[in-house]
Amino acid sequence: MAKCVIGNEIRKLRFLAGEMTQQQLADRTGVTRQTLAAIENGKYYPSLELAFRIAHVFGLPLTEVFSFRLDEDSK
Amino acid sequence: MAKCVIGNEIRKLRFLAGEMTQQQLADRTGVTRQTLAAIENGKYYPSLELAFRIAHVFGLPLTEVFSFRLDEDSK
DNA sequence: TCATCTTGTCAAGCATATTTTACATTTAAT
DNA sequence: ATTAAATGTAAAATATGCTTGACAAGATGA
Repeated sequence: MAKCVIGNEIRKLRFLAGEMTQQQLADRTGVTRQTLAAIENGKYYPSLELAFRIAHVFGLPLTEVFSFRLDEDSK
Repeated sequence: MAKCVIGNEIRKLRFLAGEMTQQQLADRTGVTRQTLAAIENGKYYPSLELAFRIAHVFGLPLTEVFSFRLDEDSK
């Protein structure tokens, strides 16, 4: 199965949203600061539910916060 | 934290896609038939990655396959 | 200097997604 | 009447998401 990569614009969107801190975003999405940091830094992917919540905070559709692309170079 | 509900159009989309079976969709998304059945029937939510893969098979953006709404009636 | 805020990160544990195996029911075809 | 395909479902095991608690480092301001 082809692997895939999911990118996110969280760091950019936080700063576009008036320097919102990780802590503030964490509070508004109902997770911990550590969870958000890990997701921002690509340690793991959020659940679908959390991804929707994050997008909702920014007032954007999920697909404008998280991007999907097939990783053709791996098998 | 307000709970939320995530709905999906998988069952509808499978049949719109020429009666695609759960098995075929499972094969094309790299998961088992049981995982797909569970997601279709709302037993649990897919991972973000799997949600993207499913949408990709149907050639639709994720947000047209999965819908998010806050569940205002729970606390 | 000292205190505070923000972020990075780690380890241990809990929660949830997914797999595997298996069995049952329904529908359609032979 | 039987076979096969599609689906529902369930238990046990593994993988991953998320929490909690903690410590460190850089930036900022008193």
